[in-house]
Amino acid sequence: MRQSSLDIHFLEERRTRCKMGRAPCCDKANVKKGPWSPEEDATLKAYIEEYGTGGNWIALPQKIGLKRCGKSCRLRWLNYLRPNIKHGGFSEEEDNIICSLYISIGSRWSIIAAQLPGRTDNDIKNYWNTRLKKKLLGRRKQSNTNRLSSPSEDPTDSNVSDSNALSNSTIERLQLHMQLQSFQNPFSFYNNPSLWPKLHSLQEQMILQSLNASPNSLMQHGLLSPQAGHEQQVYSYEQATASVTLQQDYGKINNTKIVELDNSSNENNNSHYTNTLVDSTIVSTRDGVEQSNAAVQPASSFQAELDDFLENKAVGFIPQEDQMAEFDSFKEMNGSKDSLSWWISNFDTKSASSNSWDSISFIQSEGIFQDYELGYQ
DNA sequence: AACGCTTACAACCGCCACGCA
DNA sequence: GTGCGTGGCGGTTGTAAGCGT
Repeated sequence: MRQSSLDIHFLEERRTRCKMGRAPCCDKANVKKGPWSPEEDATLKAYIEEYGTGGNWIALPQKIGLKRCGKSCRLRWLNYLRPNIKHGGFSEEEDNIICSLYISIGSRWSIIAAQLPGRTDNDIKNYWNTRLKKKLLGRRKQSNTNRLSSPSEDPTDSNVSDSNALSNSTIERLQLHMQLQSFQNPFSFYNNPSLWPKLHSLQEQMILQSLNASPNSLMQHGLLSPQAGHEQQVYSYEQATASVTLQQDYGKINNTKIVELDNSSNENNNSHYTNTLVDSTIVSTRDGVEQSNAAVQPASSFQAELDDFLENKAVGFIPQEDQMAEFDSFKEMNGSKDSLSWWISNFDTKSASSNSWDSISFIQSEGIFQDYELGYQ
């Protein structure tokens, strides 16, 4: 016996609702997809400007007679129609901010977007995927080629040793930078071992030796600035070694310890990373509501990942070519010569800090809040 | 001019977190 | 405590425009 199309539709819908776990946000058969017409834009914009979203995006399209999914309306408004949106034409400064934050926090586009007034997460994501990433990958490809074109694979070969030494040096500097950054942003990429490049035990030793040798070695690595007026960049030897201890002692590390360390460093250098972090998190909450536990959430996540690291990933560090190349790419970016300080120096000019979160002197909370308030009336 | 390839970006999809009943 | 509806977000896809041959 044949089922009518109505029955089939009903069964499919029920199947969707029952088996697939949840109902769709809208009736997909009756919503328009694809590019928005100017008329639709005008309708949506006019309504929101006059009445706001009413706190319910799903119901909004029906109210105004748009055959669109509520989510689609929301995206259209946020990414395109709301006031003060900038499209394209990313400046060098914005490039650096995006790169720096991406290195620091990864693909947290909404947070990155919060640091760039007028930019949307979607815009930045697209920009990164289509341009900035390729910029890096292009260099990465080049550095891969350079390495692979090495005349011998014999590890005793001096050419190879030099090449590896350079890579090791690069990773050393990155690791050092990670250690130092960890004071100011305990939840960053640098403090999340599961995200770190896998290191050979010898490389780890080199890093630790380098840190334990003397504070001067840090200056030689360009990670401590002796310049006056750049107090935020100067770390004490105790701080550096304490950081190493923290990173070594994965099993004992906890968030309280990190915060305590940070607070002590704050007393010395006016660098209020905790506030900065909290501010950043608040800024990133688009509903404009302060979430008091927002800074705690990543901490527990961090702890969980740390545990996971201890269980599964702490053994067998193996250097991976593509990871090394990735960091070479960052190194080479901006024409920097064998130095990972390219983004540091860029932000020094603005904030006298090597920390990308701290460098959020460009967080202009007021402007950002205004911006998002417009989007979430 | 036609075709194919690449690029840029708008839009969609699906998962997750949160608030509320 | 639980389930549901919704918003938020990151990843992915679709497609138009640009470009080279």
